[in-house]
Amino acid sequence: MIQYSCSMETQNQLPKTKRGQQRRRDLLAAAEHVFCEKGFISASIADITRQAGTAQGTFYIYFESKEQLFREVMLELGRQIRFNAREATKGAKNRIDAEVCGLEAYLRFVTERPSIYRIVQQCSVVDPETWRDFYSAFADAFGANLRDAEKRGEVSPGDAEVRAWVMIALATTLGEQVSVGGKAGEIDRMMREVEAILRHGISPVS
Amino acid sequence: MIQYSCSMETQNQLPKTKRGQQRRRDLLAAAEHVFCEKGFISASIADITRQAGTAQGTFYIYFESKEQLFREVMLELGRQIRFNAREATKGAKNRIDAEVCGLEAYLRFVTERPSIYRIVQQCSVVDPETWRDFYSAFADAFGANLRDAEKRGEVSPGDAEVRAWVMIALATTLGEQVSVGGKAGEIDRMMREVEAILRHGISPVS
DNA sequence: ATGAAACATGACTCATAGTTCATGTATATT
DNA sequence: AATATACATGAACTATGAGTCATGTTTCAT
Repeated sequence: MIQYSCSMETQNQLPKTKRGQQRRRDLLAAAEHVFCEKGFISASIADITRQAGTAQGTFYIYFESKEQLFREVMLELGRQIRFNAREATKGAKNRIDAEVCGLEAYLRFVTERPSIYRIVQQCSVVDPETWRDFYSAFADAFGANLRDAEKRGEVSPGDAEVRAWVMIALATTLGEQVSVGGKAGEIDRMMREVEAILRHGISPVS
Repeated sequence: MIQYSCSMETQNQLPKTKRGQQRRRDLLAAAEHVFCEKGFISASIADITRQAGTAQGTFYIYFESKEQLFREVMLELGRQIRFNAREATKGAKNRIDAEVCGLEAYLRFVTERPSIYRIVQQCSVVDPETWRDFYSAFADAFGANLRDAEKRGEVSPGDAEVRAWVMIALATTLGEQVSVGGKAGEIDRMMREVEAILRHGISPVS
């Protein structure tokens, strides 16, 4: 199962005992599972505590509300996605290679953990602010990387910010296809075409 | 306000009187408004009927449930988007031009009617099946167009299906940015870069 | 005009699920 | 071992909102 770190938001203290810390992690893991299965709307606190093996009241020792719980799950997923991306692009020789293998790593990641996709997807509806922050963080990172790459001549001159959003577009939409759209087997094929588009576009003469 | 046609799903009959048809359209328009403002989850039937200027009971004369109402709103939006796209790409000389000006038209469309974006976005969470159908319809259309274009030599040989999803990725993610991300003023800039990527990619030598 | 069908109403019912709390148990420190 | 603090419990409280229905009004074909 997923290892949850114990970040907190505002009000609730971090648990002080080992047991408390474990319980909190149990609840976060259970929440990820239940939010993915039933969706935020129909996931009840009762479902989550049942999955975590605790009483309902226990929930409120660690979280203010269902919404705060969701935010924490999102923060954790963001951390994991960024970690995964950092690892995957470590050995890349240039920006285009890095983008290609970062995207592929992301697609493989969400294949293994469809809950990532499902929950991020729900975020826009459940908590628009967190969702904006989530994507802005990625857009900023992509943008900075692409600007640097442009200076180094690794990509053609262009609008790094728009390019960043294009990369996010590919990650989210293709990620959706492989994680919940049943296209997990077609990652190779997707990547082949995406790489070609990134390198040369789709103009006829090439 | 938006003109709603009066498609129906299964159980409820179409209204037989002028008044009934108007009421149904009122409710659909009100629903679009309220779903956009408050989101599906927190939009109550009471909110919708209040917005429509009717009693709560009236709702159930025309719709089975909140979910069915949502589906109908979605179907209508799909119709409008397709109509808009068809009109916009009528005069295009080749496929790349058509894709570029279709995308631009879409971005302008969702700028004028952010509710389109917001509601489609909620669909994946509210009603995954409708949402799959919605995007599959677009993917099929994009795919067919791109395959034909390839035969005519208007685009380079490649994987039309993946290309279709790339186009959908651009439309959804950039559509999100302009409609709810406050980037409505940057459509020109986006389109310039997207066109460049579609034509030549981002490789340095060009 | 008139009767029948269609539509409108809003107070009411009922189920769901978020949240609280008084009481009880574990943990950790002395 | 003792005591304080942290944590656990689940029944009970409460709010909300979906859906119903008996009664009234409008529409429309004849």
